[in-house]
Amino acid sequence: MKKDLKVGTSRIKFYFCRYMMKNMGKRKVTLQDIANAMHLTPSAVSKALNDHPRMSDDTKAAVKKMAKKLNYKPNQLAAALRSGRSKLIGVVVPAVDFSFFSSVIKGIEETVMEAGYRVLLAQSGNSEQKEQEVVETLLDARVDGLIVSIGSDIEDFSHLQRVKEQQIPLILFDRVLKDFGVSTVELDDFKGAYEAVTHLINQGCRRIAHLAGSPHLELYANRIAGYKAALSDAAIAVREDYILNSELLVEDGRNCMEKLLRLPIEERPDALFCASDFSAVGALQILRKNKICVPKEIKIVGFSNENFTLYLEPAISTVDQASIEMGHCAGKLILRQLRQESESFVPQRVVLEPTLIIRNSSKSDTD
Amino acid sequence: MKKDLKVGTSRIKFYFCRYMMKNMGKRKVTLQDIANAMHLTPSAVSKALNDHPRMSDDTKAAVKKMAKKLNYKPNQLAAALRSGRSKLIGVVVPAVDFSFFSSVIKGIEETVMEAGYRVLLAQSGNSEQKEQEVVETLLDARVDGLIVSIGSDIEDFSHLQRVKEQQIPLILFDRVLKDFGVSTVELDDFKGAYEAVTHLINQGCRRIAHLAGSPHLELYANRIAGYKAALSDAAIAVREDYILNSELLVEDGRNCMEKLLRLPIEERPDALFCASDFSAVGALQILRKNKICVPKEIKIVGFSNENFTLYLEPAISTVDQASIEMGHCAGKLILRQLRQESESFVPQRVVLEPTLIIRNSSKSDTD
DNA sequence: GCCAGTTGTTCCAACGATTGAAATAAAAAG
DNA sequence: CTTTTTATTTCAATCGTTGGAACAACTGGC
Repeated sequence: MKKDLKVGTSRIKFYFCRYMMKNMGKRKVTLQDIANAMHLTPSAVSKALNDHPRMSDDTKAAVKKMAKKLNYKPNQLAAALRSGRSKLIGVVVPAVDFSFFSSVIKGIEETVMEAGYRVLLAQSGNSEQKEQEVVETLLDARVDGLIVSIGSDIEDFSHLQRVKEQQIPLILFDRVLKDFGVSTVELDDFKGAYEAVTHLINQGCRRIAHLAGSPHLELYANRIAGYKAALSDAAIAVREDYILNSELLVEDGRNCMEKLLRLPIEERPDALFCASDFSAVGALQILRKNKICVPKEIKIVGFSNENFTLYLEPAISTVDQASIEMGHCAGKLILRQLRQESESFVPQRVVLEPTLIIRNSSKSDTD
Repeated sequence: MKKDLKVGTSRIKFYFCRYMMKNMGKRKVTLQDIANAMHLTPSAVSKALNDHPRMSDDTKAAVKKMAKKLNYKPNQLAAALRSGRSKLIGVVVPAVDFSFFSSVIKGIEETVMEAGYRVLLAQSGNSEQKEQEVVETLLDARVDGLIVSIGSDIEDFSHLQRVKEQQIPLILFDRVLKDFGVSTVELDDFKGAYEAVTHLINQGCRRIAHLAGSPHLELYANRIAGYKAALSDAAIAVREDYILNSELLVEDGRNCMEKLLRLPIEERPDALFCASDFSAVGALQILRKNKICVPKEIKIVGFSNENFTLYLEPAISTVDQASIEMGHCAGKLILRQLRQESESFVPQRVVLEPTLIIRNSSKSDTD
């Protein structure tokens, strides 16, 4: 601020020109360039830009002004290398083109972006080997944290164990691991199922079948439990032959429905609670084929609030999974964990509330 | 190889131990560690691992073995900083939770992953400011290349201009810029529309309306052109009042259909070509409400092959946009551009073939 | 046996930022 | 007019890799 003044503007111009020349090529402005232009050292410039407490406010302002003037962009790679913080968050999902996952990713991206973090994306394709692989890749990229939805077929969690051991913040969502000691974001599947089934009971249904997912996945087990609890609470006996397990694809829905229609007519269900909207569509197709009216003869509630449920005839009632919010939560959790020091870390468990969306497929007084 | 030998194994042990100790904490293995363990220099190790031609095969093998033994993972950040190649590809889309975009992203991820690149994701939310912002952010992260689908409301392309000036490989997909001098991946929208409309004509339709998108977006202009060409080629006059422009949302489809139904009965269209599946759904809803049978009275073809078109009653014919393939192409294009030197660069233009998917909504002999 | 050409390896200087310690200048105290 | 304190800035090391120059040790031609 002092000796520099007399050297005057000619010097500044010189450096400024040099910058301009070089930049024509492609070269990026560095701390050094700013330092030269102001007769400071790079470290001073760095400290000024990072609001170091022991830097004078005058210099800070001047440096910031010059940085803007030269259109300086810090090289995140260099900063990452030196500081050990890459400002990258790895996100691993089975497939990005599933509407649920893409919504969660949207939520994550929105949240972490705000805090200056970026999302490094990877797909596991539900394969154990691929999931291990992509987690490794993301670790190699030195992500600061990892948000993972475990693939449904995966039994070996050693890769996640490694992440934990390396003390890299890890958040699991959707499909989580119990007692794994990391923060998780889940949906209250029990409640979602309970409310859906209770709604069907309130509509007068008594013979409610359940197109269920694989019960060894906790998420589906919880939906089954919610289904059973709702029936029990209404003093309706649970019939095991009303619970049909499958992969919950459209085709599975068709198969299950056909199976149910083979029951004696007086035992035929008067309602269906499907653990996925896809299976609900399948069931609906079969009912249509058999000229069985939905909701008059059989009512249907699905799960996930896929966009198409709204467009079907009748529109299908479903349980919304708050997917974007799940992304926001996962993002917030990892940001919090990145902020705090590791020793004070206590794993959080966030359970989101599902929302029952009632549409024509389950209304008793439909027009 | 020489002076170190006399110092002997104690040194190796010392370094090995030091590594072990530190690693307990969290520290990563570096080139230096391998070098120490083998009495080589870090650069020799680096060259061995990168298969430098002047390195002996023996050393390469030995180094690689040791690297595996110590579980060495190169620090990509350091490599990126030094080499100027971050191995990151930035992908910008309006929103990741649109099925089209998420499919393209899936394709991109699959392709670039193979070549050791990773995807840095960002959403523009169709806002000009946000798009400028995220492109900046990705550049700050020093991505090696950028794949962008321009948001639909965006008129100012200075941010993309800047990317070009910085000589960073740029690929545009879906919504592209004409004569911008970068490689693009597009769908042959003209052909898609032409085939869809020709199909309707072949089904015996003569009064075909078009729910069109905003004609100042090239993509929609092409669909309109394809529609008109198909009619002309079949010697059917183009009626401008059969072309209804809108945002193509479900609601727009409803409004447009209602408008069409207000036409005198003898002028009422016998078919609908919709530039989006969403507007097709809206139209279908109105037709259902008015007890007009699809496909008997009015046939419908949509566009995009959204998953729900298959589940509706009747299933809606549509034009598939080859979205995953589009991702693959975009990925391949950027990889090629990253490989070749910039001076030999000639922008490519890939035009993908759409596929007409015929379902019940447009069949004349439906059962 | 001398010069040229390979081959395998080491040396050294980046890449662009960050960070704690040390130095310097200015201000306050004695 | 020293001496101590405080405010500001510089110094120098570091993060882990990379790649060109340098160098030593061989090979072979003449």
